[in-house]
Amino acid sequence: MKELIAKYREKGFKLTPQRLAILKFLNGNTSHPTAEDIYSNIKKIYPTVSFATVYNTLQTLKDKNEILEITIDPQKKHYDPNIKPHHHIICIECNTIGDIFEDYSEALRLPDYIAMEFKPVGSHVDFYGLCIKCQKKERRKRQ
Amino acid sequence: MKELIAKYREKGFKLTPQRLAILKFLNGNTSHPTAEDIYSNIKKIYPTVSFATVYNTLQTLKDKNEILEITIDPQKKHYDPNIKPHHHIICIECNTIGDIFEDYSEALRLPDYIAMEFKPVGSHVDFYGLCIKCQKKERRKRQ
DNA sequence: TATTAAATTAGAATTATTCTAATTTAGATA
DNA sequence: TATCTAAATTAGAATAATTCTAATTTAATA
Ligand SMILES: [Mn+2]
Ligand SMILES: [Mn+2]
Ligand SMILES: [Zn+2]
Ligand SMILES: [Zn+2]
Repeated sequence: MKELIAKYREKGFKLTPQRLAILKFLNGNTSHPTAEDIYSNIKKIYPTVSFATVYNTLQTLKDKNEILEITIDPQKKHYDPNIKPHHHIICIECNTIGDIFEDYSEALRLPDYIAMEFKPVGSHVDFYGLCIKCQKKERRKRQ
Repeated sequence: MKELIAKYREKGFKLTPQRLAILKFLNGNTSHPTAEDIYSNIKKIYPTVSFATVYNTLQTLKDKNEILEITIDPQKKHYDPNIKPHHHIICIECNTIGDIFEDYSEALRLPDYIAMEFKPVGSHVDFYGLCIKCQKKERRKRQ
C-alpha cells in the first residue's frame, strides 16, 4: 500500500481516494476486470464514485503504461495491471480470461511480404477454450 | 455471381436482394469491413436497407460458419469472409487490418498448467503495427 | 493558508449493437 | 400460375459501453 502510493506519486499522479481505491483494486489483480467490475467494486467504498472517474483513471493508466487494455472479449474491454508481455485464453462460454505466460515472439515471425504494408510493433495471442466450470456444465447438460 | 447464388441456396439461405448485395460485397473482400461499412455500401443500391438486416445477415453467416468476426479493433467488430485460419495485423493509427497467412499452430503450444483451467479450442494472433500510409504521415510530422 | 491545475461528478451524448413488432417476400406447394 | 407461410425486412426504439460536458471539489504546491 505504502509502495503503491510512493510509486504513483513518483509518476506524477494526483492521488485522490477514488484513484487509490482503483489502484488498490487493480494491484496484483489477475481477474482482467471490466470498467463495470472496477466501478461496482469501488462503489462499495465510495458510493458516489462515477463511471467517468473509472474511465478517466483507466485512460491515465493506459497513457502512462501502467495497465493494458485487452480486446479478446467482443462484448467489452478488460483491463490488466500486469504489463509484462503475456497472452490470454478466454472461455467461449462465460468470457473468463486466463493468463498465458509463454514467450512466442521467436516463432511469431511475420512473412516478408508484410513489410511492404506494415511496420510491426508487437503481437498478442488470443487463445479460445472452455474453462473448467463451463466444461462441467457441458457434461451435465449432455447427460 | 451464379456460383454465389448456388452456394447459398444450397445452404438453405433465403436469397433476398439485400442479402445478395451483402454476399456480393463480402465475396472475396479482404478489407475486413465493419457493419457500418457494409451498411453504407449496400445503401447505395438499396437505399431503404436497415442496419437490422446487415446485423441479422452477419449473424446468420456467423452461425453457418461463412464469415469470421474479428475483435482486434477495440472500437468495433470487423467481418472477414475468408474463413481459412489466418491472423491479422492492425494499424495502431488508422485501424486498417491486414491478413497474415502463416501457420503458427505448431509453435503456439499452451503450457501444461493451463490444462487445469481451460480446454483449448483455437487461437489467433493479433499483430500490431503501422501501415505504410501512417508511416508516411509520421515522417511528414517529424520534419 | 491560499492558489490552482487536475480530478471528480451527475448526467447528457454518442456509438455500436440488439430488440420489437408490423410488413413484405422468397420459395415451396397446389 | 396463384396461394401460402416461414423467414426476412424494416423503422425505430431499446440497450449497453463508452465518452463528453461543464460545474464543483480537492491534492499538492508555494
Ligand atoms: Mn493478463
Ligand atoms: Mn482476414
Ligand atoms: Zn467458462
Ligand atoms: Zn494506418
